[in-house]
Amino acid sequence: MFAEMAKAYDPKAAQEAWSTYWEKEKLFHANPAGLTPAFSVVIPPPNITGALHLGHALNATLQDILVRYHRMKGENTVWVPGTDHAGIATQAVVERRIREDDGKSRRDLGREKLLERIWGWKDQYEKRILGQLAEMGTSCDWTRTRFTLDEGCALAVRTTFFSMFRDGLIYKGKRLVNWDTQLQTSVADDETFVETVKGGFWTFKYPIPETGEFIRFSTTRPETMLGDVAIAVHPSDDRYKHLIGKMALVPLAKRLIPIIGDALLVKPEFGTGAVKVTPAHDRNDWASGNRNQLPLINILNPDGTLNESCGPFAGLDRFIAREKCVEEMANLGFFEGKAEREIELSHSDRSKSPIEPLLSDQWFVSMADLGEKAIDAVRDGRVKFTPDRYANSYLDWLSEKRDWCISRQLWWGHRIPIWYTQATSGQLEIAFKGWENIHWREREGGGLLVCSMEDLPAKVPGTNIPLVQDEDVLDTWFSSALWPHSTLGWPNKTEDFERYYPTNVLITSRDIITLWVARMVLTGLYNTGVIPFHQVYIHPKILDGFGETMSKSKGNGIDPLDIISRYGADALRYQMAHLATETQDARMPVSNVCPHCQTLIPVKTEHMYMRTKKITCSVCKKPFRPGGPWINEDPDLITAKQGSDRFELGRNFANKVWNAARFVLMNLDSQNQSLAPFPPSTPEDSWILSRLALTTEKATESLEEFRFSEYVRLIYEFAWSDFCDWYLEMAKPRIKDAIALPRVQGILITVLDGLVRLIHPVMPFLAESLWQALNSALPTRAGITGLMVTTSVVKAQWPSYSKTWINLGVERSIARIQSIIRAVREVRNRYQIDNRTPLSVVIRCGLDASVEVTDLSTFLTDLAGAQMEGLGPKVVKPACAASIMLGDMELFINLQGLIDPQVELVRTEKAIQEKQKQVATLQTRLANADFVGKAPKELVETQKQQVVDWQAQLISLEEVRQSLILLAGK
RNA sequence: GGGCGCUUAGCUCAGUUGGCUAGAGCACCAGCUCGACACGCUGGGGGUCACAGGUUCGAAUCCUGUAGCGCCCA
Repeated sequence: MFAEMAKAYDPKAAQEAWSTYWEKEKLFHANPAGLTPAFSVVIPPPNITGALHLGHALNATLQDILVRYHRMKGENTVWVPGTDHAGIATQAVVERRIREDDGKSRRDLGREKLLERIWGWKDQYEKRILGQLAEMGTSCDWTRTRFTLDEGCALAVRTTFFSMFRDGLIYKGKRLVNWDTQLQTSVADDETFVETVKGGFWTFKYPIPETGEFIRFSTTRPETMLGDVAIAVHPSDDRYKHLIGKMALVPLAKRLIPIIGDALLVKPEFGTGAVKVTPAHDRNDWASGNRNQLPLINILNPDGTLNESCGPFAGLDRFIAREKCVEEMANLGFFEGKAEREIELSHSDRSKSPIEPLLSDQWFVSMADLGEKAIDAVRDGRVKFTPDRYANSYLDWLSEKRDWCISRQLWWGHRIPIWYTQATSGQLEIAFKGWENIHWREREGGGLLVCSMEDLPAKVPGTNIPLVQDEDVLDTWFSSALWPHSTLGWPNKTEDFERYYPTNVLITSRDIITLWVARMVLTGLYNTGVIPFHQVYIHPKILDGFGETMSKSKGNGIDPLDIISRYGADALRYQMAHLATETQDARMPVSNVCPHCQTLIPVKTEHMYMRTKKITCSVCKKPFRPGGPWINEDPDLITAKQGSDRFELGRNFANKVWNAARFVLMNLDSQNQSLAPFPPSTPEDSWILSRLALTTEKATESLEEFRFSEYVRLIYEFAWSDFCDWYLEMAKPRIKDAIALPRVQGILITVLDGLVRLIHPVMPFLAESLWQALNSALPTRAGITGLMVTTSVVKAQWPSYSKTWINLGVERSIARIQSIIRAVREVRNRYQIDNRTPLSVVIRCGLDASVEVTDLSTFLTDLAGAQMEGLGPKVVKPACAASIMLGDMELFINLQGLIDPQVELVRTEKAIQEKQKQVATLQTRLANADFVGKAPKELVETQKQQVVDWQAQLISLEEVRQSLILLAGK
């Protein structure tokens, strides 16, 4: 026998029991020696800046569904987990922490100490993130856990950098970068955000000594006048045409600069029609500078103060210098006025401070050739996107072939393996004789650049000439781009790499297409000659109820662990899969959970960004503080956790399946039945097996095509409607019948066994609970189900059933009886007729239909409490009856003495009107020669038949009406 | 400015090559403690499928335009 199952599913108990069990049994551990085809996935590594949120929960759930599904198919499956060091983000967080706690900057601390602190942070958050993943039930192979800064990744990074440098793909150049003056590093475009701020729009004039004229222009950043190298006008602008080629004076710098014509930079209708050009500090000006061969004047220090080229302004912060410049220009009589203005200003995502475009030395990867190969991989179908429209983003981005800036002025990351030296090539030849992996080339401006696989000594061996390593580190993406091959062991030819590379699918969200996907393909092809994955599945982003992205700082972010503790991991996963449709975004309205009574209070916009300090619970009337980026706990006011009632769907479903299983197991006796389910002995048995087989087929298809939402909808529908609502109810009388019982048991076991398998990828804890219950109740059920029985559902075989199980005829019959039962129930409800009051029913229908229904009339009694008194073309309609049209059937429910005929009369007349309208519509259509001529034959035929049927029904309805009139008249 | 999406019931979403009398869950209303399940059962109400044109025998579905929303890239 088996242990009694609790009345409700307890997710917490299941999670505790089975995570330990899976871990102990090493069920997620992959062995490359296995012979079956491989299925491998690498996690897009979450960054260690913070804990995981719902977006990660979605990402992880979908991967786990696929991984568990493929493992069940018997494939040699591995899912490699890990985390990303997220250079700038992590360093920024830790630096801020140090500033707040100790009032120290990173320079006060020094490189070594800061890195120590960051490693501490990494340990803490890596643990937390991996813990969150495990709590969600993800079946990662934890023995293969990686980190983008670990030794293996370091080797992959060094190898890649070295060969790219040797191949001439990596170069050093001067570029305008987004400079974060606070963190003193460049940040990538995607690490910035644009915010509209109040600013000024100052208008000045520069004198033109040669002609005595002035030229007027406006700017939002007056201090950049110190770096002006030209004034540009539109070449066809009549106001200024004659000035092109003349020189203007920059009064603050006492410098003469040319007036140039540049049709691309200048919009004549905008402002004064003249533009100052500062190529070292503005992107558009930079482009103009290149076009017109203008010099570059850098006016900024890395900390945002003005540099020595600014004369009296040197050393001033740029914002103070801005005022001083305006003042000085006013004193000189060249200031014309200031307008207040909203300015779209780029900010650093990391420090939230305004970005300065700054000229600096950076390392780049040349994209021309690498990009082309990555484009080809998608064009020729080696890498496939789902949904396919996302291939556009990928192709568009890559086709720009913008060189990839890979250096970051940070300490947290892979140090650039480049050494500078003044030694000559000949000296190096001698010093490094016999070294294989070292390569150097001349540096612009003198000396050599040396790249080496091994770290180099401080001095060129045998000489006193220094070798100085570059201070900078590589962009985080440089290491994450290698992730699909570096985690599998590359550059070493490991068993894992040979077996599992390329991976099968990368699952990620669309904002990562350019950052990760493109670069993974690019480096994968460069390093291994092979694409890193065959498929890319892009899932939606989760937004809150107002369509805003969730984040802690807004106060609308949901922690997956909160959901797990309230609804269970299975429910979380179910809901995640449920909203993974093809759409771009999925909305998830967020609520604050009252800390006193656990009521969900919907978040309103005014609650976000800490705008509301206190909410009163509408149920318990106690106050609390809404969730948000609060710095400290409030001793008087508990801060709410956040959640959403959407997760009830999954929780309820889990409980439903649990109870169905409980019912099935309650009705298994101790003797092991071995009756094969096929061929079934009753129509309802045939039907449920047909539903099972069809559902399995469709669910399998859905998973193969990444339609996660469809997969969970299918099993929901099958389990809840088909199995629970109908089959179990139909089976109950036979369960009480000792003779019929064994056959029913065979079916129940077969269906439950199949359902548990189907549910396992999305709800693994529930599935394992039921699997174990089934195993202890019925360890030898393989004889019944025909599917192998394993110790854990994790290793269970994915189901598939014989085509012969699919029986569309019986599905049609059951659908008929279902509609009859529903109709009777509706009439009962409408007239409030007690369930105990028996009803009698007469059905007028064709012979075909009557054959389909005739054996099923017992269900009418069992499930609707009605007797089938007559069935067929020539039945006698009762005098006082409710009549219901069900497709090609007419149902008469005898209501003699149960209802007021007047009420039913009114309803019948309404039904007649409706039916007349429908008949009219069809008749019009059939009268249309085009329709009859052009529409498919079968369609025309069925509609013709429909009209005939409906007209017959109208006659019946009229009869019903007449008899009701008689009755009502009494 | 260029590109990609979205707009279907009060809310969140399905609706796969046009055939729909447009579905689900939640919420709402009415009735059920009948031996799996109140995290439940039974039934009900609720939609001009954003708007305007077009193609078609037939449009939620295809085309064009308009409005609103969102994302990506400049």
